[in-house]
Amino acid sequence: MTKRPPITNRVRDYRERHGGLTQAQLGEAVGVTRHTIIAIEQGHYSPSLETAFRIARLFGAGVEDVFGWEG
Amino acid sequence: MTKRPPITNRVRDYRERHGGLTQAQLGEAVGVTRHTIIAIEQGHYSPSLETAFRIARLFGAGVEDVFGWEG
DNA sequence: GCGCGATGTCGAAAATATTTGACATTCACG
DNA sequence: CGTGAATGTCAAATATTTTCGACATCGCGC
Repeated sequence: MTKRPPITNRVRDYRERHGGLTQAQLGEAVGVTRHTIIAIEQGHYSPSLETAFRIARLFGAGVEDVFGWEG
Repeated sequence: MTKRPPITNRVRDYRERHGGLTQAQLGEAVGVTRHTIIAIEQGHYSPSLETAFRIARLFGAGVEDVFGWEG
């Protein structure tokens, strides 16, 4: 996982569709810092499954609604 | 994520339902070692989203079919 | 223009996931 | 009984994720 992982994400979309939730607010709501949210949105690395679940559930969505696989 | 993460998994079930795939074979098929498979099956830590996707897709399943959330 | 909130970037530290190798256990089979 | 395959465990090294702090930029209202 040195390079960009084959994972897509729509957390920015979900964020905006959720009352314009801020990166910092989303981070705090799921227990990570805003840096982590930024890195995930930009695909710098693949988050842990736990972080992915927390983000998806906060939006009332499934993991595969928020994150996609380009395999 | 120091302790057991709130994540459940059915990889042992899927392994057995897939022709008795071995931990070592599953690991090799998805690009991790058998130790990683053991740790995941026993819930010692939460895998990366990338590893979770690889395992699920190998079984032709979705991430949330193989991994569950106890939140 | 000035200030402010949101976003982004950089580098380095801390925490966690993954690898490796050596060894123990269990169980089926000869 | 002995051998081998599958599973587990342990400790240590490496890789990756996450945190932290400082600073830059952008857009917007005053």
